Amino acid sequence: MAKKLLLIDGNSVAFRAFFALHNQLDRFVNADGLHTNAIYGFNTMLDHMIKAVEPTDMLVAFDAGKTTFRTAMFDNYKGGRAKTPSEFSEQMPYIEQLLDAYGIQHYKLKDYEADDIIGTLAGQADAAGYTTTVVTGDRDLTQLTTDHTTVAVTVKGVSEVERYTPAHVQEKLGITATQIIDMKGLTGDTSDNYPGVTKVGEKTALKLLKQYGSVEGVYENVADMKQSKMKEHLIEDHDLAVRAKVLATIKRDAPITVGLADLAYAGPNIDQLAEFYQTMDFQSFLKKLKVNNAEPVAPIDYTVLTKENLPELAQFKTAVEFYLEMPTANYHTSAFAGFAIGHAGKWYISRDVELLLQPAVAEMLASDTIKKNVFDMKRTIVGLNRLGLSLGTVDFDLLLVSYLLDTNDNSNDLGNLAEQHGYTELPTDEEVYGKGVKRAIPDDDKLFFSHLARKLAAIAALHAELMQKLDENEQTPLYDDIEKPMARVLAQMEIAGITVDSGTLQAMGSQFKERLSEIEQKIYQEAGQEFNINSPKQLGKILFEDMKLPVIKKTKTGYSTAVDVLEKLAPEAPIVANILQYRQISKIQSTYVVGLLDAIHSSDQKVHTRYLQTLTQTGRLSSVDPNLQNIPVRLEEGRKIRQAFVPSHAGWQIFSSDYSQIELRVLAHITHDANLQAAFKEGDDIHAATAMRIFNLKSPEEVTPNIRRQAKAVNFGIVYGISDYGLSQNIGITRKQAKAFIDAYFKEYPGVKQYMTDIVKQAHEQGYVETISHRRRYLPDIHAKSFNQRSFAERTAMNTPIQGSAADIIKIAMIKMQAKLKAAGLKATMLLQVHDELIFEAPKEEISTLEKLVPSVMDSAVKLEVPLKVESHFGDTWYDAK
DNA sequence: CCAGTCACG
DNA sequence: ACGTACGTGACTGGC
Repeated sequence: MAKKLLLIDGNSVAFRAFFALHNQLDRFVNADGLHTNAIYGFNTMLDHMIKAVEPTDMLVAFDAGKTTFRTAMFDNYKGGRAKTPSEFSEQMPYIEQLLDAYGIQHYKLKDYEADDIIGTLAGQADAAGYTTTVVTGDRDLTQLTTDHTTVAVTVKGVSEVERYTPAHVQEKLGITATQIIDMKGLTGDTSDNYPGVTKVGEKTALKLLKQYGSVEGVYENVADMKQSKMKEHLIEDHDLAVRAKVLATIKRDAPITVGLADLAYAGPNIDQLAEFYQTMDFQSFLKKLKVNNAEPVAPIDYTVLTKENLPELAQFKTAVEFYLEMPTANYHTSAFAGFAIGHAGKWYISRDVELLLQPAVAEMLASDTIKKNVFDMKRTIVGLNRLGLSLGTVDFDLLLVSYLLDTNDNSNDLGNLAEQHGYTELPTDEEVYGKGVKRAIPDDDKLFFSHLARKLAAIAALHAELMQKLDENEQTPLYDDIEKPMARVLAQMEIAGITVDSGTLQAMGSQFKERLSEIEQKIYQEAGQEFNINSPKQLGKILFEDMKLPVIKKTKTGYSTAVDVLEKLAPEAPIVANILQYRQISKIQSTYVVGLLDAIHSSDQKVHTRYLQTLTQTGRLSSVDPNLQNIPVRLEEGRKIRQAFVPSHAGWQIFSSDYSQIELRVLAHITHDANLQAAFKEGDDIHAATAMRIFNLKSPEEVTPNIRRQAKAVNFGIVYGISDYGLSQNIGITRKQAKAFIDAYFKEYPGVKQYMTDIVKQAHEQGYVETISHRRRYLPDIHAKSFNQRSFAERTAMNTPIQGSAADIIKIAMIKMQAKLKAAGLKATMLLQVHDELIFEAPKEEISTLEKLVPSVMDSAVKLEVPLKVESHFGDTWYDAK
């Protein structure tokens, strides 16, 4: 049998695992007080790689200690590194225990690093005809890539890896694997603390290597290079480059005392592993171990509900768990598969949803004194509504609470979510119902009913614990006063739906169809051949190979044909303008004409979107099936789609109100910046005000449209967590100019600058950031070693409180709005939310009332240090409400 | 099922 | 030196 070898860089992967689960450091502690996050993450990676590779042989290599032959030759090698956290070091011996239980060889060698052990064994394995996979968190090991050795570098967390093959290295860097060593030779390595040639970074190094092949090649030719700073640096730093290359080179001949023959992997010792998991308190791994050994979760008792035993439900007086099973995601149309009601370990189950209509059940559901504990109350409300039923007071919604505790736990599967909270007695829907085309509700009553009973049991088991966590996080008001009422408001909006006139869409569709075929013909003519314009691959070939247009940008897979690229090319060839036109219309046609027509319910001529309340990382909503939050508006062509959105009654109109500059107002509020606040209090045009400040203009007349546009981009940039490069790309200026703009901005708005510094610091110390309503977002990457990942987390830290607080504000406004409409006895109905905008339909007579009421509710939703401003519009269609 | 593209705030 | 704007969803082509 073909030999498949899996080599793992133990220290590096463990370290990755440690930081991947760093924000949950407190959760991963066993009964002995030992931190276990790195052990847990390491195990996850191990399972994942064993499954992916199916190795016949395995070894995990560890570093032996601080001193190696590399420190002997350069005593500052890996110097200046932050001290290894003790929470991490204490876990290492247990990772070795884990490997023993798994029956996996592990090895360390004095004076050598794990890399060298791996390099040596991988070399031997290549020679012996093995297929080898190396797993590491360290990109340096990609130099080991060969035709038979793949290097898998962990990218995010521990179970996602990027696989380096010779082709991938070539594609990504444009050099061979062994040239990676030369690259390090030229650039040095800051994380290992050795320098290369001054001012030579990856870009320069790649250029040099493509021309001269290696460090030696570079120096053979250095004399002939034309005079430049780089040449001087190269000559100056020759010794450094030579040393860096040696330091970067992984040994292929380390004096190891294990050989390929010692590495056979035969699978874990189940008993030993179970005992280890027990000590570590790894419930989910224990469960998996049992599942893999065909031992199912513990059987569960339940009662099949019938008309006869219905009276027994009366024993539940104060609270019930309730679950309504709808097998497909879209609960507006899904079938009903069954339901479950219960309390304190007594579970009543039925497939027959008609039973819910029995007064005993219907009243219990509608009751406000018998509190309901559920998973996804919005889904439940909409489902019950289709049966003519209502859902009274909800106490605990496992989905909502999990989302508030950690926005990353946004799985829509109860089993999955329960497991994330350490509850392992509930399989996932996928495990019970299957996936893809095979997904189906089981015919077997026992299987299906047990699953529903277990769902209730999971809700019950997690109730108290999660509510307490919510409280500890000071998030109870966020849950009680915002998210729970929000779910009801959203349910009502989804149920109401918005009427879409299919005639209007169809008429637009046939027009677009004609125009598309005209443009298509022109494009074929200009290209001299027919091809699929919608295929970026084919289009790229036509433009950049056949027509030889200049390549502006590349993607991972080929030439980029994105708008910004095509716009630059437009002057070069008339075909480009036609392609842009084609793209624009074909987008409108496929997504908004055809897509929207497909989404209209034939029963009422309406579209009923679903708002996902537990998805975004910031607290915003998202909208699916169809997405009504991205209906075109910027270009007139697409904006016309809005003419198809009409009121559901004759004599009604569409009314819309939106917050003006809500994110910048939130910024002014949370930064307390006096200058920014003054601008809003004066009612200034904020972009013009920013322009006057950062460009040092004396009078408003000096603010030209172009200057205002640039200032607007700066304002946006600030909200997004600014970088000079991002700003320069956005408005087409040099990075230097962009930096000058940003510096000027921070000088004029010192409060904003202070906030940006403070919030990043806070994210570092706490591991998360918060909105004005204590909505929380964890940012594990804030500790990442990679500049890229860390920078991203820092920008997120700056942006999330702003975007998230704006989301909080409009949610509060929506809840108040709904109540006001009801209290005032208005027929007006709230239909849509588009992040900073609310859309209603209302009888014409109510419009003048709404013009006062809606803005007053919205601008008083919360009290900020600056006023909130709201603008309203109305008309016969959504298009006309402008 | 992923990548590219493009629609929105 | 690093390589970027923040948050989403739908459609298409191509593996």
